[in-house]
Amino acid sequence: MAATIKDIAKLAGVSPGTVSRVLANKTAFFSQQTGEKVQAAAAKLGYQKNTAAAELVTRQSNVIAAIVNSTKTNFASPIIEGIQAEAHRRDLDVIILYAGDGDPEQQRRALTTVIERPVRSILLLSVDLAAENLPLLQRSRIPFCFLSISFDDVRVPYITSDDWQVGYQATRTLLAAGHRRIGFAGVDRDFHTGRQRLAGYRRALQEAGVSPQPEWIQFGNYSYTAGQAAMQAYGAQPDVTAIIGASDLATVGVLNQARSLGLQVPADLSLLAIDGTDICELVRPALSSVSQNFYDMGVAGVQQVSAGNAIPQKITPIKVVPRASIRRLVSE
Amino acid sequence: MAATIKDIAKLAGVSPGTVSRVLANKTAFFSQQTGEKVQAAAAKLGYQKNTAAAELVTRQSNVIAAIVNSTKTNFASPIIEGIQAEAHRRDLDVIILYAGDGDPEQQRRALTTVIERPVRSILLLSVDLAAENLPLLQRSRIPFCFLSISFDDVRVPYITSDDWQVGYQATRTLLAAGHRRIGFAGVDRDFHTGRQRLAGYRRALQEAGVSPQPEWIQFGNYSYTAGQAAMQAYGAQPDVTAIIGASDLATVGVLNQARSLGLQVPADLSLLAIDGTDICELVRPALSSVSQNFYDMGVAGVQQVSAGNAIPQKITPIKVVPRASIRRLVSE
DNA sequence: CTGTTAGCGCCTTCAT
DNA sequence: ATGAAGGCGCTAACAG
Repeated sequence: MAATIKDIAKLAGVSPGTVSRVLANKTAFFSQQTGEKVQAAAAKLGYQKNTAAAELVTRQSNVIAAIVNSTKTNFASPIIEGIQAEAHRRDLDVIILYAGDGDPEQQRRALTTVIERPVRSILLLSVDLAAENLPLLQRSRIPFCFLSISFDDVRVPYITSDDWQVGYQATRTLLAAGHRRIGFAGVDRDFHTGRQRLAGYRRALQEAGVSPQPEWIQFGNYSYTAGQAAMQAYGAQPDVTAIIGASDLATVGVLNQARSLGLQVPADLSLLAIDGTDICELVRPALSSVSQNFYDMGVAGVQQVSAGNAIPQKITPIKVVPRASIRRLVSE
Repeated sequence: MAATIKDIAKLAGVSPGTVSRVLANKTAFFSQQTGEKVQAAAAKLGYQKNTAAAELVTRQSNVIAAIVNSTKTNFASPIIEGIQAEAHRRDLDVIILYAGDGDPEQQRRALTTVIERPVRSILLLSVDLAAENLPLLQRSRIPFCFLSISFDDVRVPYITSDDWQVGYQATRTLLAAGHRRIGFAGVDRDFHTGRQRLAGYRRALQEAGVSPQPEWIQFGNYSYTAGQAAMQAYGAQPDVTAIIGASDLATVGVLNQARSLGLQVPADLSLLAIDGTDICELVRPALSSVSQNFYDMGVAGVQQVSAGNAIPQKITPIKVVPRASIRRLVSE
């Protein structure tokens, strides 16, 4: 049985209340002498505070919970780093839960384990919450914010990149390099993110006077295999000269599949990845990318849930970083 | 203010004790009628149980905490998946904490936030705990187990691959392909893992009658940059014909650096990665590997901390999976 | 089957 | 500056 403040009170010959005060370091609410006595007793007993009990009475907690969509989304790392950094700056602890990969039941489970405990706030990293689970979150009255995902519903707070701009800037980048027949691979068909990116893509093409062919867009779920499948669909004589990959992983998928098809990147085909995580630098040729600022999303997320006021949505900036996967076309 | 069992007791016209019973689903300890009344009241109030309070009185918890070393170790994912799977099988919840990258202060912080709360057990994923922090863990009386790391100290429980075998099998694999001058890149110099792998490596060479040159071993911290640095040290006319990379990432580092040096893999240089995570399939040529079974480590980890008895150390099997980074040498 | 009682470990007035 | 007392939300006997 672990030692409690009562034990140390007895040992130090003071009351539990006093022990509580010195351990909580309510400075100048106790004499130096008692302070030392108590500390000594605590040390001797190997005392470990039961924070759960303390939180029960104070009705507040220092932990912020991050719920992560899937164990596979590689950009979760920089977001979490941002969260940690900002959390520690505010003297908050962070715990992370995995919510599976779109499975509503797993989501519910992660949510309840968090809601049933005293957590100060909840950050959801690119989890597209099943509709049935949203009320759970809202009813809990715990401040929350979605990260790296956006919704049509304006009433739920989120922080992410401007997906329209992502699609637009990506396309402009390729256009600027002289490409006109530009594909988009592995992007989702049904969610806000995919729709926005495609809207930006279409707009950029339209402004350049090119009308995109339906086959230029290969839908998918942002995964490596989605990228492979997309490239398989484009075929060995693709109608496009450049492809935007919906994620880094998807882009690597098209890269490898292109190679299998006997295509050289960027000689025969140019590639531009969306996300800009470490993966872009791992493969050869290194992937040019429209990079999101995931770290800042994490930072902003903590700020958002800490600020009482509701800034419902916020955008973090993107930037395009050139690497080696785009070939400059002189003419058609 | 969230609703409590008292509120719902009042609303349902029963006592708090009864409410507790039906909500805890102590079947057959209440009539169906009261059950329904209580459930209805709970639903109307949007009741959320305060598990922390419950844990306070029952003195036990259903959450197991996983502390992971760094946000960058890519093999953490499969381990965590294994943990989740086995935990859910046992109806346990899991929370994850990041302990930074070897920073004792961050480790301490992660440890205390976990120890100060009611967690059932603690799993530490490849965290090499600062000596000063081990007592913290031990004093807490919470069952714990290290995963994917090993120690000289026999008294701390861990589950990992047999590192000696990792080094030995890796070397044998290259030997079997006809290589004799074999390097080892990015491996640590000071810890149990590195020493064991190198011992296995040396033994295999010795059995084949080759005496390793000191420059064949390039120490490092398993990172991508460690791999790059190692390859830089081997140079454009390396004395070795094959290199074992201490991790997948390190191996990609040597791969890319080799390319920069004008070397073709596997034509000019063969590569064998240790770990066998997804990364091996991402790059070209795909990396042959000595693969560890990270998923099973996670599973075994929760089994270990759940079993009361202390099976101090356990080994998970490895296997070598051939891909495309090794060239078969006919003769020297 | 259900109400009552007594805490779990801690913090916080309120006195002293 | 310190002790005593009450209670956070919940569960676990113990009566009835």
